[in-house]
Amino acid sequence: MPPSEHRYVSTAQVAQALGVSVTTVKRWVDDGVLPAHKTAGGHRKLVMEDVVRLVREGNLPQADLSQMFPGKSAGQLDPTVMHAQVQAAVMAADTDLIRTVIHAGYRAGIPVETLADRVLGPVLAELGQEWVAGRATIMTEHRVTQACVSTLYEMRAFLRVRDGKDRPTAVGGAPEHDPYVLPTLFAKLTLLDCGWEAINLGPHTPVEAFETAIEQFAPQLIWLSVSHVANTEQFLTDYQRLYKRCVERNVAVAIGGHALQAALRTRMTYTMFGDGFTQLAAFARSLHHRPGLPKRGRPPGSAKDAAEPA
Amino acid sequence: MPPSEHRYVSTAQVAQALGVSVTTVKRWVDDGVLPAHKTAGGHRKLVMEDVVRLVREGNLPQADLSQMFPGKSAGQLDPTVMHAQVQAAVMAADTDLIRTVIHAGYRAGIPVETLADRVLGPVLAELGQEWVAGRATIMTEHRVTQACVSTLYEMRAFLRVRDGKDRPTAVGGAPEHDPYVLPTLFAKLTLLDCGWEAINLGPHTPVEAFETAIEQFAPQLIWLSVSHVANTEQFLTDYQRLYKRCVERNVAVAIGGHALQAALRTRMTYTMFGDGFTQLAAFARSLHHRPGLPKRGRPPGSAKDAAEPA
DNA sequence: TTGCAAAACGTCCAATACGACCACAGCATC
DNA sequence: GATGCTGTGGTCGTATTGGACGTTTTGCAA
Repeated sequence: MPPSEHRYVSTAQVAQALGVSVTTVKRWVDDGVLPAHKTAGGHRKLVMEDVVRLVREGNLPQADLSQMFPGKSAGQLDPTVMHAQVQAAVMAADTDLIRTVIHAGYRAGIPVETLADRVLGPVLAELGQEWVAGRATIMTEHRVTQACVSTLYEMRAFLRVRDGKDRPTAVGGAPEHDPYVLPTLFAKLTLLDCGWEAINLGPHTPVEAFETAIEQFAPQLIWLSVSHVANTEQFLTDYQRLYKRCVERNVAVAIGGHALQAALRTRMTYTMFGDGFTQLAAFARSLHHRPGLPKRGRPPGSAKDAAEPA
Repeated sequence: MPPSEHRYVSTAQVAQALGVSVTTVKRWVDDGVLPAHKTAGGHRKLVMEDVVRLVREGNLPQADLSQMFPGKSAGQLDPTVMHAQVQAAVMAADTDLIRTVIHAGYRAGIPVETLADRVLGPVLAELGQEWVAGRATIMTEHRVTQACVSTLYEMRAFLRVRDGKDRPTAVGGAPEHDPYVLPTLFAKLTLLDCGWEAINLGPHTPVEAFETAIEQFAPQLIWLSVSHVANTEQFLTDYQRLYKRCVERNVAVAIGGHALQAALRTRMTYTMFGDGFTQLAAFARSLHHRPGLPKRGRPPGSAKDAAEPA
């Protein structure tokens, strides 16, 4: 939600959302696992973003963060259901609903790449088909795209603050003459969600910019999201030049995008090609496996009875 | 600002800023946790500085301290100073610092149009010159642009909250073949800040999309941000078609952008042209003078304060 | 000046968050 | 296999919180 609304949540809410007991939440706060403020009377005030971050980073038991967001919708949190919801929102031109559904899914711990590949991607593709069939307008397409961009940038705000120690760096963008903002933004968020430092150079980025970035940031990974190729030969020439530079610097190259048809791919060399962001995420994780949080104590089904106050 | 003049805030403001209830703030004041003066009638007047200091010293919650800086006085934040700060941040390629400075300015009450015209606009223009002069890279330009876009979308999240009823509607974007995201995004934020409902169709928007939007949303205003014109004659033809439609529907047309040179403007008809977003804001306000905040009851601190410590 | 409605006040009380304590489940070590 | 350690979850008495309510203050507008 907007930063000023219902910013704080109580320990009980967090406990229910995280599937742990209130006692544990309190201890985590006192131990510094969860950051929190305290009122003058000693009540803990937790910030939603911190909780979301903890849930998404370390996999906590049965996290259902939708309970902390009493807003509308928040129905089932399955990519298929979400796809239908977003689809309906698009058809009704309800940009706010798009945002609500996507954020709900994100908070519920659905990976960014899943949101991209199974929810927003298909919806946008179908919107394009509707336009071709005359059942949707360019205006709707533009408006929905703007709503998506806005939603994703809001999610980026959530992803920002994680501690950045020894995080691998990735640089990416869309090639020159490719104006599409959304795919490369999704790539950035996917990598952020994987624990990377991701520098997005945006659409219409010439090779020189990539080269400068390689020199300056020494990334482990370059991503290139290709949604539109104006001149095939020029694109290939530019790409091979970039690839050569990446090989020299020992930088992995991940490419993707609808414009990379098989015929085009056969003429390219690359470290990895992905039909979607799920593959990108898997590849990124293979390059840099983030250590998880070890869990001890009493995870499995424990004493649940004796809690019947009637 | 005069050093003796304290800024008083009400319990409600403090409550919102601290993320606690008004009742709690009252109790804290009575218990001495928060210092406050009292009016002759018993209303508490808290000094902003004290609240901020205590919040920082202790670990009191701080939902949104900017609530206490309603922007009456810009404080030490001056657009000129901010320009220098952002300029330095750009040269250091510190995208986080850009974001911090812009947000600080926004929260200090500097209007969005001022941020656009006097801070970010000049910085980006100078960055372009630096690039021409070979002292900056395309990569930097792309990266800074992405940082600005991201920052603006974050500000949009803040601006969304003011949900007024009967807000006038505006629709806008950049014309076909114009790929620039930033100017039309600034226009949207400016209008939001003026109390409008602003629908941004984004860059590269064909005339048909504008026409559809006019039919569907019946806006009072259309904005067109023109940063790049591929084909002058085609642009003029498209524009005149759009303008004609707007006249039919009694929609005001505001145009702007660096690509609209005088020679081009003379061949166009429009309701308003602006060299910057300040003009757009003034024009928007002239079209729809926001009722503002009548505040008949009790505006915070002003006039005679019978602040006599009991 | 007077009227007025928004905003702040004081008070009460249910809801709930706190700390402290103990019992118990895994894991590691002996 | 016995033992200790760490972390979790439940309970209980106490304290804080925040919403509701009717009353009072306050500054703008008539």
